[in-house]
Amino acid sequence: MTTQNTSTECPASRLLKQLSGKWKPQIFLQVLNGPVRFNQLLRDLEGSNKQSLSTALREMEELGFLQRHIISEKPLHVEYHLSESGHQLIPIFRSIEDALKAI
Amino acid sequence: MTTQNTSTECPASRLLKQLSGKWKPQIFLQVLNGPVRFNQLLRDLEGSNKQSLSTALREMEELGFLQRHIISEKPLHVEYHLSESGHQLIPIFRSIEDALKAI
DNA sequence: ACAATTAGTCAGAAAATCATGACCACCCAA
DNA sequence: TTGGGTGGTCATGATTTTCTGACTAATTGT
Repeated sequence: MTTQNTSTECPASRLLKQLSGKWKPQIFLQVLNGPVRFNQLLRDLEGSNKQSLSTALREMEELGFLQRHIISEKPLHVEYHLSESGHQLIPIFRSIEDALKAI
Repeated sequence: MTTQNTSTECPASRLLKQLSGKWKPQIFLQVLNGPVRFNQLLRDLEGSNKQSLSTALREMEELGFLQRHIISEKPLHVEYHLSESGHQLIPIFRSIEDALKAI
């Protein structure tokens, strides 16, 4: 997560790096279908682990793509929602999927 | 460059990973303006090094995004061109730049 | 003949990313 | 009161990615 390039900075590379962790695209995909919970994600993403998911979720939250809501109801849990900025990323994934069809 | 996820595979994550090395986006940007030569790239991308560029170029070529041409002329050199598949990636970078404006 | 430019490779080190297992605190039900 | 579910943190280790410096080899310039 380090970036320091000056002269030749590519506008896309920062965002590209922010989206490209091992679990972030899959988290993104899950949260598109509605709010996501930590342990549910841990079960759904096979091969994942607490630490990596925790880090990925925190980074995506810090970048403003996800919002973390503490739900003080029934079983007292946490929900991660796609934020407004997060919604702006949807066309990127769309265009990636379009490119895949053309390649 | 390892991918093995089964169930929850996100279609975008493979391509996202292929585009997201430290130098690949900048190489892509350069090669958009026409063919690119190795040492010129090394000079243009400040902070880069032979090894990383060599690896990135080879991977991008193996993925079919770049074509390596040996030019048997004047100073006998190599040119990297954007391939047909490579052109299919342009909308991805476009949508990333669009997202950046909106975020 | 000597230096520079072309385009790399190779071994090894450093840095970044990802995974493992132990642990924590809270809540709820049996 | 003990066991499971909630959502994590922490230290450590393994793996992947990136960088460094030495080296090669052909070609061209002085």
